[in-house]
Amino acid sequence: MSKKRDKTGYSFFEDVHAVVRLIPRGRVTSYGAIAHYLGTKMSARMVGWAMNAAAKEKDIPAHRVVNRIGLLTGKHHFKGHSMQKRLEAEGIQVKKDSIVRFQEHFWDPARELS
DNA sequence: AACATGACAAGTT
DNA sequence: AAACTTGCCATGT
Repeated sequence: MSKKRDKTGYSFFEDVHAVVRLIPRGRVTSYGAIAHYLGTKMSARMVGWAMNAAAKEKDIPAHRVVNRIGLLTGKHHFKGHSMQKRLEAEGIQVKKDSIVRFQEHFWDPARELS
């Protein structure tokens, strides 16, 4: 993918990818949290769009990113739709496509990193 | 080249 | 409280 930079420096993709890679195993975060960490609610949508690209990169645990209510909205974009299995393998319980005790597993980059 | 859409979220009505 | 509107930027058509 061509790395496009905006005038402020790097593209969202690079930033988003960087943050997602930092998500600890067994933890999850939301699009909004990432968007907020990158600045503000710039665009939670774009974060999801960036994940679409991230899903192709095996180095990026895109399965650890869900929407704000812990719903696995993006599982359709996963190869084999194995998002839930990966989460469960990390100790995250998933019930009806939503993460159980999401708030306890929640990892906020703005808080955990700084 | 222009228009529409998308793994969302927060504020407003 | 529920539904509607706005923000944001890259991609696809």
